[in-house]
Amino acid sequence: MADPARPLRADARRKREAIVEAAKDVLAEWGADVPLDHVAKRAGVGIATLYRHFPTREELIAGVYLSEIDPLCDTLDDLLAAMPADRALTTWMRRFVRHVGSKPCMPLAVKSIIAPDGPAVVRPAHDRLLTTVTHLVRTGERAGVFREGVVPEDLLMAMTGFCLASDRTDLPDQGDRVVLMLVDGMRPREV
Amino acid sequence: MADPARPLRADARRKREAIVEAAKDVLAEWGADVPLDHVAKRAGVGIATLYRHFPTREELIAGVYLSEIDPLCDTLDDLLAAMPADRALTTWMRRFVRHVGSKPCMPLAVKSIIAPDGPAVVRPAHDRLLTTVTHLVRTGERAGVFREGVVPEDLLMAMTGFCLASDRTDLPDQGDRVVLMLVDGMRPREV
DNA sequence: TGCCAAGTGGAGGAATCCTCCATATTTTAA
DNA sequence: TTAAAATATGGAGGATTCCTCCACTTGGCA
Repeated sequence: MADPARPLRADARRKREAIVEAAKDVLAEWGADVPLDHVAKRAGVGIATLYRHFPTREELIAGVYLSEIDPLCDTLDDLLAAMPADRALTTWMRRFVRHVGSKPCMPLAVKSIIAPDGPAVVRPAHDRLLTTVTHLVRTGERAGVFREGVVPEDLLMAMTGFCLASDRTDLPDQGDRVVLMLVDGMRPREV
Repeated sequence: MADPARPLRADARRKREAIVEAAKDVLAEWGADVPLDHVAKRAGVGIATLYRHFPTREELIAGVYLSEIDPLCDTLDDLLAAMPADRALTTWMRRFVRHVGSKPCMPLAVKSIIAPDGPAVVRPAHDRLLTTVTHLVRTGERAGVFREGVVPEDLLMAMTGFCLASDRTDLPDQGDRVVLMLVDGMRPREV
């Protein structure tokens, strides 16, 4: 790990993936506070190896759910092709909230991912997410269905926060309603 | 602690208050993960006493910030007397978000407080908060500035979530914007 | 093939958790 | 007022978890 840009050695990459895979199971089963040697054990890896790849619990949790971001963002084009921007944003945000809220540790992971100063590993996911929301918002602005000046980060923060706070109580109805409020709150105000 | 309804013995009440006072300082200084014996030490109390009064960390943290809820809710009448319901709700929500977001562990405490199945100690604060928001929402509904059927719990969840996710980054501007979106999202839709 | 940078495992000291129970204090009632 | 009963206390200590350190192993390159 001298040069952060150098690709991992083949065995190291394999172990890293094993850790992520194991952590996915163990986090789902035990929650975010699971002892990290459970993860190491299940991955068939020494505890030091786990710590080398993921120096903090936060980075491990973020690492586990990183791969869930892209598929979510991939739906963007289809949505925009199929419906007007306001409905597209609503639909996308509802999917986001449902999906993020559906796994016990995922809101925590997404919190790291959207944080402006999160760990370096989450950077690509951070950018992807922000780009996606920004695109939806700007498209709606240009179409006149949203007022100008809405800050995409605000939406990400509000959605992620909702998932953090609700801990899967009442979902998905409550999530749907909150998303609706946020999106309706972006429409132009008839003065 | 046999009968939960029986009032505490005088010395026990004094120690409980000392614990809350100490925890307030220590949590602010060290964050939510502070070792609990630091709290006990600062309160001049044995660790067992702390555990007897607050069996879980969650209950301790909630207990510390319980007393901040009432003052916030006390402003309700003045607000409603001074301005229309939509502005009153906006103002109140902004105060809430600013205040809850201003202390490192308070969002966590409020998460317990608003949870539908939180610990028993938080019940009065829970009810007070819900009553306050409900009153603001219903007043606006009757005045026709909000559409019907807005669920007050949704607002509490969204505000608390925002505080949890944002960790005091960007506050207070971002908080103000998110509150505005939520409140505007409650207005009647001109179809 | 042999070298070395990169990667590994797990022992073990330090920190923290949380229960248990002998002791101390308050309250009650006679 | 006093003594018994009810309540509350402190901190020792076993169990758990954290996380670093370093002697050893392995993959990649010349």
